[in-house]
Amino acid sequence: MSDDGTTSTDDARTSEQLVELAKRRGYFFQASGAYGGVGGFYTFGPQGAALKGNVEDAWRERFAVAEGNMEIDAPTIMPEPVFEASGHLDTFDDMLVECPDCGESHRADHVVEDNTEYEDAEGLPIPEVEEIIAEYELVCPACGAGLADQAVETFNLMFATNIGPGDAQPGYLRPETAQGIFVEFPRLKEYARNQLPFGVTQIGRAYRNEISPRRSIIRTREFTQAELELFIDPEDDEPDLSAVTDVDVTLYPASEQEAADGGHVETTIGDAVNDGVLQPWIAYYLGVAREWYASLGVDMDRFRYRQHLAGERSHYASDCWDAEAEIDGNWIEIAGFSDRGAYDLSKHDEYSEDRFTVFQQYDEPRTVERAVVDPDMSYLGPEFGGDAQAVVDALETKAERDRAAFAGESVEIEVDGETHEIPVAKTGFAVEEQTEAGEHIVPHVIEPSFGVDRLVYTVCHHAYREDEVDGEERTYLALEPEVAPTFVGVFPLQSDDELETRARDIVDELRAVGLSVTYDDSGNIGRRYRRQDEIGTPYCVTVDYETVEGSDASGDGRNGAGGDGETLSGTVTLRERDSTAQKRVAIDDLAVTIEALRTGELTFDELDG
RNA sequence: GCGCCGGUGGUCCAGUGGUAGGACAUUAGCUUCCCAAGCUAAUAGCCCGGGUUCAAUUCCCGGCCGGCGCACCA
Repeated sequence: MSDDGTTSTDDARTSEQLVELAKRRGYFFQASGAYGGVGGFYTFGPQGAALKGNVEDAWRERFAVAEGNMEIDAPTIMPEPVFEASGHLDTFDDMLVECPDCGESHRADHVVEDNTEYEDAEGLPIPEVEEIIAEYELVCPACGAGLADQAVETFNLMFATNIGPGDAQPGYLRPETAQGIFVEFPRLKEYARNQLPFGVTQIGRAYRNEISPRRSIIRTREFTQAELELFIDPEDDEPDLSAVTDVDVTLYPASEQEAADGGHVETTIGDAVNDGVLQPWIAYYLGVAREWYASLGVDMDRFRYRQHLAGERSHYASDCWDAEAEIDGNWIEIAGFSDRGAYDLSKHDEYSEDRFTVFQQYDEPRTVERAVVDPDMSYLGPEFGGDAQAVVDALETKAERDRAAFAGESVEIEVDGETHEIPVAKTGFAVEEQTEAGEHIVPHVIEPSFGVDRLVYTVCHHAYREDEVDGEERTYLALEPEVAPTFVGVFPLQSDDELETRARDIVDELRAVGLSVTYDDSGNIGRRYRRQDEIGTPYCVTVDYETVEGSDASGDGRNGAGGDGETLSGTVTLRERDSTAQKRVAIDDLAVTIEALRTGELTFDELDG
């Protein structure tokens, strides 16, 4: 393990085995296979759907319920204006230019920015970019061939669709669940009774028309996000870090990434905040998330938080840390913790008809002097016609900024580049004392955003084990009980009506208390254990002849046991997946015992028997 | 989107210009019974479209899909 090659080879092998296992056992597989399959779309099979559901439940429990946040479920399709406002339409259209010689595609705007004085080529229209490339005789960054006369094409990473018949109302599949929350902010703030801070969560699908989907379910075109948008008052709200201050974290800050000899920093949330490495709100969620990830079985030796470099941040983020898990020797992003600032709400406030602000009352009402105008419209209307409203706006602005201008007989304002003189008497100018109870502020947004599919993959990958039991190779998934798709398997030791009946009774009893149970009487007992090992079922119950001994004849085998303290009548074996150890448990205690194992109140080692 | 490699039962693979075989898995029966045992049987496959050919799963072209590398990942 001393050289990296060995490690990554082992890891890559694990991935191959895992993908094969996932297909064979029903975790996940490529969708629409009957029609040749389509890139970047996966179906979660019976095991995978259950596992994913368990992960989502665990997330909901921790990030919605335990934090007192509210969950919503918004549409996956939203109309075009939403994405004009969010900035996704602009930043989603990548300009690509293909080299005629070597065939490589490059971002046309990057080629322009790197080789000319243009700094924001992304905002230029395509024909202009093509002209610039021709004019500057720009060449392919890879091979040096001329790019003049090559068509610049846009590649849109959002899935477009039409809402209703025709193409009058274009819509898009959301590229992140977040927009569904931001767009509904004006109503959501009412549900929060206009009190900051408050958080809104959503678990749902998002869509990105990736150029190149890769690595199984790591990079797909349709995926599930679990996002929390926390709305805060940037002036006043501070997180309570007491619960996370001692949480150990491995950090990889931007400064370390840029340093020649930079590396991971082992610290605690509290220290990182004190050292100024982390800002408090992001720190809080990094702490919460680390413990949560650990509880789901993510290997903390293959887990870190990496800060985005300035150049890789999204258009909306002022700071971002990713949670990364090591898979195949590579670090993959499994969550992003962004400070989105006021970006999204400001944009929607500007682009929509609604108000995306929260009214914050002052502790004490404030009295302020304010210069206002109350223009005489019977004068301005006839004088300026259709421009009258613009004149009013200009007067209001002038009064706010330069009340001295109203000191004389007339005031000068500028509308559309033209200067006008307005008699002050017609403006209704006055300085008034106004009482203000508070102000409208645009909340800032802290966003922990989790990739559910990638987490499912990570949990499986980090749980993948191979060992030997009695000289036989064994593959198993050491999944945490909380996420395991099936919690217990129940088997009759061998084909026998009495054993099978008893086993089926036990299945019913365990299902009745809400456990996920599977029954299997096919093949010998060892084979059945291996089947459950492979899908990560934590426990198996086996009914044998000792279980049913005496229960038929006496009819009360469970009650007195006839004074024979050694009898195993009425007991079953309970086998633990990871150790393959077995203990005998009374059927009467079985449901309670297994339930306690599931919740973690009891460990297998603590069991008698 | 480009390059390299690949695509054969559920899974993993072998093979062939005359439509295929193994292993594992699955199902049933017998047997055994607490860790992938044995026997018998059954189910099940050549990615799609064109071309060449009497005949294509095989050769050629294109497409689709996958892995890896490049680019991309807002």
